[in-house]
Amino acid sequence: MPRAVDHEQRRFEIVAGLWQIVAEQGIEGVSLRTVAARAGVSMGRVQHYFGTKDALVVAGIDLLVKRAVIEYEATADRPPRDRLLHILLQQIPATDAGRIGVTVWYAYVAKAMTHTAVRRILAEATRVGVEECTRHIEEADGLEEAEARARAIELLALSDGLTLRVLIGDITAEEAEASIRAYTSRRMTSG
Amino acid sequence: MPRAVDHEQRRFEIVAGLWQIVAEQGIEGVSLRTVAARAGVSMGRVQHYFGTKDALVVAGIDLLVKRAVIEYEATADRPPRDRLLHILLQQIPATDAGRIGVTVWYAYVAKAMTHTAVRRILAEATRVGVEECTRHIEEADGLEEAEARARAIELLALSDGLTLRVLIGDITAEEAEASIRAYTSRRMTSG
DNA sequence: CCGATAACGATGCGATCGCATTGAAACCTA
DNA sequence: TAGGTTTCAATGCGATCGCATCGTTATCGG
Repeated sequence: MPRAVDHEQRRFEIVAGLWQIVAEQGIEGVSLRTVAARAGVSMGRVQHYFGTKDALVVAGIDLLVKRAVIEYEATADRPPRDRLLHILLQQIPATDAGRIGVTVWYAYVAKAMTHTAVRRILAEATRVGVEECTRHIEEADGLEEAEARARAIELLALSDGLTLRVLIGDITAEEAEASIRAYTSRRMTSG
Repeated sequence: MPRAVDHEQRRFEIVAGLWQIVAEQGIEGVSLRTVAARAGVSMGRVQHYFGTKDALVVAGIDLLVKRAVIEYEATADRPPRDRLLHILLQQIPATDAGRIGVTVWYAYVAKAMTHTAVRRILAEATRVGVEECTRHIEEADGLEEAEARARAIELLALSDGLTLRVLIGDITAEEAEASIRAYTSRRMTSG
């Protein structure tokens, strides 16, 4: 057996370059050459580890989702309300790194409209998100599943919409966070 | 003066082709040639009316916004609550045409992250949206401006988030609409 | 120490890109 | 009807694209 390198590490270096390109120029800016240059490796290397441009792009969203899941799983021993807030606030870009991450995320959301593999990954990720939020709401607020699920979807949609507005520069991250916190600590009565 | 053609009509035909390409393949699929082919005109014509690809792309979002504004202005004689619901429900893709429109819209939202001119147009459009919603909420619910504005941003964010979920296929247009209608007819108490 | 093989770097190819250029109809004015 | 001008279609060009291919180097089991 020849030349043993850390396969996963190599792939991560390249995907990190991909994320930077996507954050700066959108997915349109992605080419085997631009990503290779940004990652500081040869184009041959990128081809070696991903084969095609499409596989590289898909790997980009796949790894992004996996990282978010790992971060979430690190909150396993926290109370339900904390975990709920983690999911809702996680994507709001408070730091520069966070902004890059969520910018990449929304680039892929747009990509999902026309790309089946990307859509599947995102659909699965949001499905899990709804599932987890529903569980936490059931536990924290004592709601039934159907009601909890409706509220979970509402909360996640609100979080998405506010995040979008932060990205466009319409509101600040602090305002978005305050809005979500206010919303989660409200009770509703039909009126 | 030679050859008098309807300038606006010609531009619209081309932009309509652009929208179709964007809906089907994303902004990545846009080229002077693909848009010309889809619009059924020569590439020279596209160049004649828009000059550069970038100008064409910007014209695409500009016209999309202008059309939405015209539709909204047609509701000028309706009560505040109706006009508020028009803004909130307008983008939820109920018909095929609506789905194309909102797909194009979100393609441009992603584009806005890395394109200044597009971002300016979208930022102005959302600013007007918040403004109008705030006015209607003030009138309909008798809230003060600050409170009405916070609620307007919340509602618009919810609408955006739900729309995104409809596009990804997570929920149906009917569920999204029901969620928004339920939300707007609720009163809140801090809990 | 030696072949087998993973891990590339380099290069070539055909396709496509945005854009500039060119020239010809078509039409209005004078 | 002559001429000026708009409206375009056609074409050419240099750059970039994804991808295939080829050759080299480094490593490790035997």
